[in-house]
Order: sequence, then C-alpha cells, then structure tokens
Amino acid sequence: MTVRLTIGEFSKMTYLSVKALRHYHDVGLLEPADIDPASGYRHYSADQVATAQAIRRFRDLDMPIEQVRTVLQAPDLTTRNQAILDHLEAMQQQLERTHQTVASLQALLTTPTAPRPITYRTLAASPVLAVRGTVAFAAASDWLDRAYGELHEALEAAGLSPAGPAAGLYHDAFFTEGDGDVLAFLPVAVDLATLEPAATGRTEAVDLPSTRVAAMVHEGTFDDLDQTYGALGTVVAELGLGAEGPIREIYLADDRVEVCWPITQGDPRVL
Amino acid sequence: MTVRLTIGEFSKMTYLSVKALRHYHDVGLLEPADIDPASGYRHYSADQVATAQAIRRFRDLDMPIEQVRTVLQAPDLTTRNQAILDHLEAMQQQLERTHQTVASLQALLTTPTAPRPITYRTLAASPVLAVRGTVAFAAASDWLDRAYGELHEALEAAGLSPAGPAAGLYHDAFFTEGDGDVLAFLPVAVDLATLEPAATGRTEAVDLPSTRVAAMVHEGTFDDLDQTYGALGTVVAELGLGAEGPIREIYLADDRVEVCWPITQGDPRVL
DNA sequence: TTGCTCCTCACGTCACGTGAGGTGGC
DNA sequence: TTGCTCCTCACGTCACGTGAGGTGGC
Repeated sequence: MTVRLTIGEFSKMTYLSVKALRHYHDVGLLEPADIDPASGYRHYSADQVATAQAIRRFRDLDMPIEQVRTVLQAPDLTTRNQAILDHLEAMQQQLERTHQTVASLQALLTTPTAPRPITYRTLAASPVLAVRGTVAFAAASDWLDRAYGELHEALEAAGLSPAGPAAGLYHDAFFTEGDGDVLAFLPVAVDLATLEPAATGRTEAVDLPSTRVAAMVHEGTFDDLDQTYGALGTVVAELGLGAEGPIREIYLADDRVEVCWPITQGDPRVL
Repeated sequence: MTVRLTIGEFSKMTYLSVKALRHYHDVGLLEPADIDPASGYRHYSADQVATAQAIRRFRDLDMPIEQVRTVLQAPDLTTRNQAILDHLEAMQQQLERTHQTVASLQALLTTPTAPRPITYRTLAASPVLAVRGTVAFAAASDWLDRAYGELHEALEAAGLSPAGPAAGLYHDAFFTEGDGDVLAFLPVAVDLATLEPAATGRTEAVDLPSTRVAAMVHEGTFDDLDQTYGALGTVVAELGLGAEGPIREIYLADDRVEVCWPITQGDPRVL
C-alpha cells in the first residue's frame, strides 16, 4: 500500500514550499500521483519524495526547470549523468568568469589606466575567409572559438595559410542590443577567385572594403577590453570623427588586441 | 569641453545594452548627464564611462541593483570597499553552498540511504530558555547561529548551564510557505520561576508542553537532512499517526540531529 | 461543528528583452 | 531628403511569492 501524502506533508518531507510544488505541477515537472476530482486536492506518493528532493537540489544549483526536466526524463543513467556533468561544468566556467570579473573590477577601481597611443590609418581592402553569424554578446567567446577553428581547418584543407592575424567585425547591434552580426575572418594573400573554392561549410570568401579607422592596442586580459573601448570612443567622439560601420578587433596575440573604430574619411590630421 | 555621447556610442564604450542603460536611467542608477528637452534624447559624458563599466562588472557578479546603488553612493572609499568585500564574501559563501549541494546531490543519486531506526516516545514538559522568531527557510542557518549565541550568553550571565543539547521547534509554515515561526532553545534544569530572571535581550523563559513524537537520528551533513525528514515522514504517514504541531530538531552533535515528528497520543505500539 | 488545510485565480517581483508605433538629427 | 537613431509605452520572461476569496476534510 503506497501512502497518499497531502501537499503539506510532502512539503515538509522535501523542503519544497507548497507554492513551489503547485508550480511544478502547473509546468508538468512533478505531477502529483493522484488528484481528488471533487476537491482538486493533490496527493503525492512516498516514491516521489526522492525525485522531489533531487529537484530541490538541482534548483538550488540554479539549473533551469527545463533542464531539470531533461535530466529527470533521461532514458538511462549515462544520459542523466552526462546532463548533470554538463551542468557542473557550466557552473565551473561560471565560477572562473566570476573570479575574472572580480579581478577586473579591482583593476578598474584601483589601477589608473595608462593612456595608450591612438593611430589613424586606412585599412586596405582585402580578401578574407570568413564566418558570419548573429551572435549574442554573452555567447561571443564560444562562437569565436568555433569560427576560427573552422576557418583554420578550411584554409589548411585548401593548402593556404593566413596572411595576418585573425580578426573580427562587430556591428553596432552586437553592443547596443546585446546581439548582432559578427564576422570572424582570416586575411589571405590571394585574390577572391583563388579563395572562393577554399570556402567549405560555414566559411565564405569575402572582399572586405577599405576603411578609415582610429586604432588603439589593448594589452592584458580581454576582460578589461571595455576600458580600451571607452578611451578610444571618447577620443573619437571628442574629435567629432565618428562614422558608421562595424568595429574591428585584430587579435595580435593572446593578450594583445587592436581595436579599430571607424572614422570619417576627411580627418585632416591623417591626410 | 566634455563630450556629449549618444546612448548608442555610450553603449559601445561600456558594453551595456541600450535597453539596460534606459533601465538604469528609469531606476535612477545612472542618470544621463543631459537630456534634450525637445526630443528626449539621452546624452552621457565621458566621465560616466568608468562608472558605467563598474556597474556592468557588479551586475556580472549578480549584485542586485539596489546594492550597486549603495556601493556607488558610498560617501568614502572605506565604506565602498567594505560593501564590495561584503559582496565578495557572500559570493564565497554561495560558492561553498554550491559545492555542498553538488556533494549532496551525488549522495542522493548514488548512495542508497541506510534505514535508521525510529523510536516512539513522549518528550516531557520542561522549562527552556528560548529565542523566538519568524524566519525564512534560506536564512535559518544564520538566524540559529545568532540565537544560540545569545542563549548561551544569557545562561552564562545568570550562572546557569544547559541541561541538555540545543534544540529547535519548526512550525509547519517554515517548510510549507518558506518562512515561519521558529523557537531556538536550551533546556534548563530549574523551574520557570528561577529561569525567568535569566532572560535578557531577545531571550525568554518558556515552559514547553509534553509531546508525543516519532524520532529518527540523522547522521552526516545537515545538507542531507531532508532525506531523514522523508524517511520519517513516510513512516508516520503510513501508520496514520500524523498529528499537528511543530517538528523538533535536537542537535546531539555537529553531525547528529534527532528529528522529532509529532504523533497522536494513542499509538498502541508505545502504550 | 470549528478551524485548519487546501484550492484557484490574479497580480507582483527582478532586471531587463521584445516588439509596436512614432519622431528627431545628420 | 532618406534612413538611421532614438524615443515611449505595453507586454513578456523566469520561477515562484503574495494576497484574496472560497471550499473541503478531520
């Protein structure tokens, strides 16, 4: 004989509030074993206690309800354990980002930023192998890793090699709306007609137009990249040089990026 | 001359979305330096870039907006740094809880719970020195620490000593609604009249009534205490013995709690 | 029989995101 | 002048919490 537990008893046994239990019923995460058709009273069985306790632990770890559902519905132990491991790994990465943010915060609050020189120049038109996408700001790092992986692979398969450092174009919406078009690319020292056959998968041959930019080199963690954006953007705005177009980042090394801010054609100091 | 930056320029320089910036304006966290009265256009100054970048870092750390406001409005560096340290410490504690939850989750999913014996007995009426409060489930641990601190202090000041282990009464709402009445207490081997003068501050002398309970001892981390609640509650429900009244926890040692579930007076097996 | 438990809406919270529909500035 | 940027509502999201108002079970 399995016991019929009222929602109140079940709540005390699982440390889940009655409101939470009703919510889990509403969204179908944890259905009561039985519902009295006359009164609507929910009744749970003793077998459901362990499941409910597992749900509480997952939620304590901030696992979204949909993912908890996936874990609970996993057809076998391997699948379920993999889902749990995935979440633990995501939490671990989150933790690392937290440490980086703390360091970056302390840098911002204590160390005055040494001003870096700005150069004004024209980036020449050039053929590149590129991957294009609409990317969320928060997901950019992962997206870029994959894109450059595919680009290097495609170039290598075609017997070509990059003619310069990897770079990316970031359209305004990427910053102002939290997601927008991004173009990750590798420059190539051949013309477009030679390059086009090399494009496979998501990669494509693109002819980048020439652009005038104000550029500043950022050194150190990329977590502090916004400081360079702030310094560069301030100067561009002060001089009234701002022009439309995407910002370019050129990845010179693991701890060196050149940020290129588009400016108007007619700047006198670079003529 | 300070630059007037449009919200779009400011967004690119701070990595804050335009929507976020408008929200921070709405709630008064970051007011634009200037607003065009005709068009309503927001304009920010270059001085505000660093503040906005700090806000973004705090929000990345999930610091609530109200707390960010407090940090930014701190009158001096000491106050501000203390607020930041407080948040970092809270994050550290959160992290520890995460690790404990992960361990507890794995215990739940892998180790079968060894069934513990249940004893049925009557807790005698007794005088205790107590602290009473309405406590949120999530805040219980901190609240109990303070309560027992005050109780030991008050007893010592009165020249008395506890006649048994610390314990607590937890009313149903504490579990079912996520917050409810809790009574933390120390038993004392004197009568109420002797005890009453010892009560100072929040402490008070209380005469606990006699109660019949089913009890089970929990061993190990308190993070897994719900497993004992589940096992004990199941048996009480199966036998149909459930009675109203608060659950009592008796803290026998750092890793031993006795959970006492109220039952009806007339249980035949204990008569 | 009392009152305690349980029920269902409807709305609030927090920090924005998502459109809709419209105007201003270079 | 075009279209791009910016504006203001109004509503949505996520996982519940907070009452209000009412009924069922021991």
